[in-house]
Amino acid sequence: MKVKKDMMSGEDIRNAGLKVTLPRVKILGVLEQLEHGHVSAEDLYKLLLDAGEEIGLATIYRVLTQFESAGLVTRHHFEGGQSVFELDRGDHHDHIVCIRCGKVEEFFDQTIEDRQQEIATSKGFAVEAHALTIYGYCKDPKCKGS
Amino acid sequence: MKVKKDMMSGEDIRNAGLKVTLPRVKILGVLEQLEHGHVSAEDLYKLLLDAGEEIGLATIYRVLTQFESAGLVTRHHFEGGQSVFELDRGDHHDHIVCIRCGKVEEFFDQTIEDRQQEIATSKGFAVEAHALTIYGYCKDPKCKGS
DNA sequence: AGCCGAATGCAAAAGCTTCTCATTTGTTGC
DNA sequence: GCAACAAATGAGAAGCTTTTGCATTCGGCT
Repeated sequence: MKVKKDMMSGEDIRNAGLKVTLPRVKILGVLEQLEHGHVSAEDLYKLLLDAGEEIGLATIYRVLTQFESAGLVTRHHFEGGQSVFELDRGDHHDHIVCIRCGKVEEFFDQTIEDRQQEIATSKGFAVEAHALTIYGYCKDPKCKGS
Repeated sequence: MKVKKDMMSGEDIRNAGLKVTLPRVKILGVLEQLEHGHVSAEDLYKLLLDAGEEIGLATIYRVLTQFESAGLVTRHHFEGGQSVFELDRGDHHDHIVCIRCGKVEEFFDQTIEDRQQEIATSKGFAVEAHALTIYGYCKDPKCKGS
């Protein structure tokens, strides 16, 4: 059973069969301190620059992809064309995104999870993953209404 | 209440406030005859070529975007980077995609729909849309298992 | 400390999608 | 029907995000 983790470290990188390099440690560090938890590769690049770390965008993409394969990070395809990444702390959840301000909130609902499994099974599919994203306007006065 | 439509026509284009041009009619026609119902812009371009219609890719993107605004077509962001389009016949549904062969099946589940609405409301969001896609291996022997 | 393969940075390239603009095509009124 | 005008199209250029090639650098192990 997976346990929710609060801290990631070089250990996690090593366990993924990757060398513990400075870029990888810094990227993991930034992902960990994110307030909202969701960033594009570009955003991550800028955050690292702000933190004084000059890490090439290509490296960021490479590392994020490796982290994804290792299960350290999850990649989402929200509307808008670019991929958004999030640290995988072991607790699966879905998303609700404000289409005005872009805010992302998370939720988990066992009823939905169960129904998905049932539906897949009834169609002969073996579920590997799923992506559920609700789009709407959040409660912020600036976003509310249309 | 929306009604499921089997046929689209020039009327639908006109009602969207668009001129009834040859490219638009042809695109709508191909979308209508699709077996699986889901195509990328590129696929659509090739299908039209096969049908002897030389319609530029740029036009296809433009028209699909207009159709989307008009509610004639729905755009999905499945994994893989490119957008996939589908004729909107008025019946909302979600998708289950085989990650081996790419087959797409549709489903609708009122329980899930209701739960989504409840979750959004509890978080102060006004739902505008949602995207639920289950990824897995379909029952085809070539895809089954991992 | 030194070696070797892995990792990085940069720039170039590759996909997908959008934009620009000259040309063509619907539509509307006569 | 036909002229007139705006809207739509096609072709290529441009824009973005993401990936790749290659020389250089770095981390891990002896």
